[in-house]
Amino acid sequence: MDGKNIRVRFAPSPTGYLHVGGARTALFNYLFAKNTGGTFILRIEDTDRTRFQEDSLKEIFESLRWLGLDWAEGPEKGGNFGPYIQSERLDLYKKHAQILLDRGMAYPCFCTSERLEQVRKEKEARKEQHGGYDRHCRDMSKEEAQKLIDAGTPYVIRLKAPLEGSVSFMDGIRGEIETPVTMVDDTVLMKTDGFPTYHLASVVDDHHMEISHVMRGDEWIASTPRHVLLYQAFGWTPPVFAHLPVILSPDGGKLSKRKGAASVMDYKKAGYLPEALVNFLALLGWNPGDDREIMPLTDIIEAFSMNKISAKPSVFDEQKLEWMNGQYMENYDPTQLLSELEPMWAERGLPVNGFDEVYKKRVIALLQVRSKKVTEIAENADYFFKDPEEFAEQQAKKQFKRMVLPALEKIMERAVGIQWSREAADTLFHAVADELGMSPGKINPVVRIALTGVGGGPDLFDMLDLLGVETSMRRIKKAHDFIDKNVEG
RNA sequence: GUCCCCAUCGUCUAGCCUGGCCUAGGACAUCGCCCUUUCGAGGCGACGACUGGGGUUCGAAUCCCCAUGGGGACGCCA
Repeated sequence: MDGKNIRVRFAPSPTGYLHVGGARTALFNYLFAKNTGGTFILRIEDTDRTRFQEDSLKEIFESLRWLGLDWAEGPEKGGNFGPYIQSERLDLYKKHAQILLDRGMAYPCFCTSERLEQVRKEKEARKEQHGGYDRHCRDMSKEEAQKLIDAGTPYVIRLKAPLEGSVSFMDGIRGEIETPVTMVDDTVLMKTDGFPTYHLASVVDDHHMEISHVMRGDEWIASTPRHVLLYQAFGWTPPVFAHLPVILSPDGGKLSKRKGAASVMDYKKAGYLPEALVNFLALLGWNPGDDREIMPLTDIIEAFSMNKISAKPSVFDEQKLEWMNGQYMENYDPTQLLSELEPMWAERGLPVNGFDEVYKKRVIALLQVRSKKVTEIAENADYFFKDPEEFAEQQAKKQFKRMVLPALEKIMERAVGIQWSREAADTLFHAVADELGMSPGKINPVVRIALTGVGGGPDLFDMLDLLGVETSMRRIKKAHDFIDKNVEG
């Protein structure tokens, strides 16, 4: 495809946080743009003043940027097709509503919401085929309408939809979709408050911003015919549409906040890496055509194509996300992890300020390979910053035996004054075990518990090395005394 | 209710367009075993699916129809 002309947009409305479904839509648009050498545009659809939320914009920008989906045109960026916030484009919509009015393809409607509600109820009671407006004001004379307008009667502007025939459009994922026009009622274009509806605004903007492909959630499929009708009324060529299937929660319903963390920023807080989330989201409803799963963004971009997008809704499997995150954790840059971890450690009340950056990064290096989430590093690093206060009961019961006491004593004796290192510790421990005729399997687990208070964790000698001889021996002494005091024969 | 969309292991999916290479491949999860004197990672293996019924065809997961199931839409919300 000719990249020069490919222009796609992600068009969220600022009514709350960015959830993973929206993020996936943004991602697919981004991938398509990058793959074709096109332009990824961000546009804010804030035409509903009642649902607008002040913090929402900030949150959306932050989420997108955290994911690495920066836009080439849009708010805070500018571009030749701005402004990119719909509430700043009201004149454009008004002008276009007027064009349709002048052409007799739209008309003012004075029906109150109460009457509309009434009509809806009656239709429902009669089990009529399809809901929608009964076109009450459609044939009102121009004079009569003008009189009402002059009298200050509130009104909306509706599209005069054709009464027979059918509309069809090309869906990039599903193929052609055809709808009988009887399913399309006279859509409201301009609301009483002077703001456009989504339908008018998105069509006008997509046209003026020269959007070539509209990739959006598939809840829009049913409204697309009315969009096509609008393009026809204006005499414009519609873009290619591609409706992305929804993301479902594990129990089948639509993914929502109640069913786990649905917002992008919640995933950040939960310890996920943006690269992993992006990789995971890319594979929800799309695949590269081969068996690759762990794919850096550049590879995803390169492999991306619209016709590999599935039309089937998919379930958001957090377990798989976790696995994938673990894959990214293993090789992640410790410096970056550190900046995430600092506040988390501080929150746990750990005296991290007493340790230098090199030390902290070594802690991270030891833990990142065995953690699936950033938060796991935060939770399992306590003993690198302070002595364990107690010993895990089960492990202690199993390993703390009086027979290891001499070994611990010998280790402490010999450790004095030696040049400490991982190898030195290793040598020392084996020598002691040898001399006493004991298996290291009896001694090492005890030292592990002494050092960390728990049963699992990094390699024992790596920890001995990092912790240093002084701290290590202090902890061994503590465990030694504990055993001496509490363990019988 | 009406209209639209969708349908392969529990989950994400390959295969479907252009029928035969499919005794249906991979991944997550689960369960074994190996490795590692810990945990995790890793290796090996097991379990596990073409929603059902009719066609078309020498042959169907693949094409057609119907049924069923799931999802969406039917707002002066997007």
